[in-house]
Amino acid sequence: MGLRLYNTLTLKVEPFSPANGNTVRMYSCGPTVYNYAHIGNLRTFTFNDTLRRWLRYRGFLLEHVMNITDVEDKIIRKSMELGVPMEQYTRKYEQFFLEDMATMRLEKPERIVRATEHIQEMVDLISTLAQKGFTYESDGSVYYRISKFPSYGKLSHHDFSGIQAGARVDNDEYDKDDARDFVLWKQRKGAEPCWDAPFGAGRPGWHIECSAMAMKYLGDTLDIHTGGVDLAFPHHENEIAQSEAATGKPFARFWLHCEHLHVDMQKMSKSLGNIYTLRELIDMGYSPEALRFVLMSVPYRKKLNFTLDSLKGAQSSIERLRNYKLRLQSGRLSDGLNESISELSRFALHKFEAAMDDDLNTAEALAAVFEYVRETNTLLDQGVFVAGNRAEALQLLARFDQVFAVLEPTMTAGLLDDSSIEALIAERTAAKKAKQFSRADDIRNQLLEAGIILEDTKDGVRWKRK
RNA sequence: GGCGCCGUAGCCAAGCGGUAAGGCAGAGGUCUGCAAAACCUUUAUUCGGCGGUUCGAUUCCGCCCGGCGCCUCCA
Repeated sequence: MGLRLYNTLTLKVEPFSPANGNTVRMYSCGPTVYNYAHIGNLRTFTFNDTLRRWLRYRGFLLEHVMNITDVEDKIIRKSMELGVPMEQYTRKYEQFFLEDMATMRLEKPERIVRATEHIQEMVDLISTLAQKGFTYESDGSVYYRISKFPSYGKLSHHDFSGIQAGARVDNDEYDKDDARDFVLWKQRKGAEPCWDAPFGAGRPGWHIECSAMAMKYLGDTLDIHTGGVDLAFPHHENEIAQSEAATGKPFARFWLHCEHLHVDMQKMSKSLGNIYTLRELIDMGYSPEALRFVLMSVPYRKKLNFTLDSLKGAQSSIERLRNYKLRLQSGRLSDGLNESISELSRFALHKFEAAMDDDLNTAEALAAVFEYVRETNTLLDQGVFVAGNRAEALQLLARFDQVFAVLEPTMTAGLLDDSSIEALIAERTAAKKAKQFSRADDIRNQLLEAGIILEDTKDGVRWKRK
């Protein structure tokens, strides 16, 4: 049936393919780098990663751009409070963000672009909008006049006809002609960072950077634009207004929005103290893969209720898959090929792929894998799973992990190397044979303390790192 | 007030017209020198409540109850 994705623009699941050739041109709203990313942010970026990986799995090439917002009100305020140059401040958090992405095994977009390095493109775009009559100036700042863009609201499906033109929003420091209008260029204020422009020194509004950078690198019409649900309005709506007014062409064909993550049924907030960062969770002893698994196990359009229990559960789930892989690799199997098991393998892969094709239904894809694992574990117990079926089972795991990327453990330093472990295991086996059980148990405990778990199986001793 | 989402076992959660996936936890079992680990089995006559449509509804429609999001910065 092919890949289908839910499009916020149409509120429907639609068949997806790129507009031109085999390359998907995709833009994702990235982080504002003023703080550590929290797990809610990471959910959205993990969603981007899932989408990327699945598109590549399906044979598409990617031209994916993600922005770094490194000039913005909060950034300016905080860096000024600290008396640190804005760039120094943002680079630090940008670096933390990139590290977190790597820890979470998130593929890097083909381009990661900074807002501050594209001021000229933004100025040009604003000039184009000005030429076409979509802007006005007020108190030295430049605004977008939404009344000139009749389809405003088509993405978030809001009806703005009730909002009166001419209304003044008094809690805004700038004067606007219409409550919906938004700022394209903010006039310079005090010591804030600013850039020269034909319409006066100042800095860009938040929305313009995405339009300018997306179109610079990906052309007038993108295949996919992604972001968190909260960005649909007004940010993405404003991107559409800016871009389409300038080019007269549709800005993005597919808009994908990732739902929010809640913690213990509540929105994350400082006052509730329930904001988690990746680093905190790692300090608490959880693995990045476990967080990745939690974030991926709930389909991206559903709210995800995060709990520490779910993280523990995810760790167990991953262990189960790793154990299965270890069993496949180390087990002694009889020769031959069991055709009915091959059939089972093909069926499982088909279910996995069909689930992912269905708007990235990761929950169902996961179920297909676990079901296969359970069935083939039984067949392994019965001895009917034979050597010829090993490759297909490992391939299913490999394909699964191409997208989920949780099977490889994150290495912790300072542990025994493989050969010393093997030596101790051999010593323990010898002790057991000689009925020196206390010696054998000592070695077992010694290894356990070093984070090595032994498994006595029919085929001998198998070990793994905890 | 406007627009939209959700309510499925102890917990997370799929399914969305044909009679309830999967994971975690719990309980049993297999294996074992004892253990651990691992694996297997098992856990919802029922899908928030009440009506309606239908041969048939968790799935569609209406109402009600409960939770949430957006409409202002926010992943």
